[in-house]
Amino acid sequence: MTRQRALILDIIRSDKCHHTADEIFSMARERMPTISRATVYNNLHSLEAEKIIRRISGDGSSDRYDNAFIPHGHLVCIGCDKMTDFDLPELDKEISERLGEPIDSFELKIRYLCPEC
Amino acid sequence: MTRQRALILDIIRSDKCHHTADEIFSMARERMPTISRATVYNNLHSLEAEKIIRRISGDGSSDRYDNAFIPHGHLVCIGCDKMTDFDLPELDKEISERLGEPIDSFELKIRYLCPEC
DNA sequence: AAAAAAATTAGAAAAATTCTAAAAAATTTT
DNA sequence: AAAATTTTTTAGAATTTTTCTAATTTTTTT
Repeated sequence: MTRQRALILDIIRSDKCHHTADEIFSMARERMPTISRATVYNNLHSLEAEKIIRRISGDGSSDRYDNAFIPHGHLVCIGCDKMTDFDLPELDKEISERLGEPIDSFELKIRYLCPEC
Repeated sequence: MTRQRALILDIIRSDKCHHTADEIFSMARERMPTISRATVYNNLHSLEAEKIIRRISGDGSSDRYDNAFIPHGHLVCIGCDKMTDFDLPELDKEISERLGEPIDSFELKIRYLCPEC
């Protein structure tokens, strides 16, 4: 756990919205001006591999990163593109029952029109 | 519906596995040597917007495109990376019940260890 | 058949990600 | 604690992926 790695993790954890690698790089730069882009990518990859964070694919645009505590899905509004978390207790169990195999993880993205739109 | 568009759609429909934009471009080139990369991207975007095909995000690597008939999820093996379709009848209804709003579409990717691995 | 609109082309440009080799930091061994 | 080893970081180049642009071609409408 290097200072850079801790910083990257803190950025992801201390914000409820989910940022792209490049956004995380910019935010990290503000707090540690010498941090390199490669370091951000390296750490995002290793943190993802260790399941400390998870990657949410960004329909077309860049992927985003999210704290990986509780299994949950993401709601994306087709009007304003805003992404919010959506709790899904038990869905992992349901899936693995339907599949007949244990699962490692899942990613669910739901596109809908949010109440404001 | 231009010849290029028909070709792109045929490539996506006539293969059970899901290809990236660049793979689709290469396959299209074999059958129509003058087709341009931009045309492939343009058509993938418009076909997606019209919900004729859908985009499956490719965990880190490029997104892939899939025929958009029946709502289904994707199983990705964490051992061999192979992606297979997974039928999910009624899941769209279940989600919209839990959410209390109608949904437009969903994308579910399940990571697991496939029987061969 | 002419005019207008839409789609395609080729390649440049931009954006996103990975790679590389040297330097720095952290860890282990002595 | 110093030396040696391993790991991580850095900066920037290189690569990969996607988008943009302006000219041309094709299609559709009048």
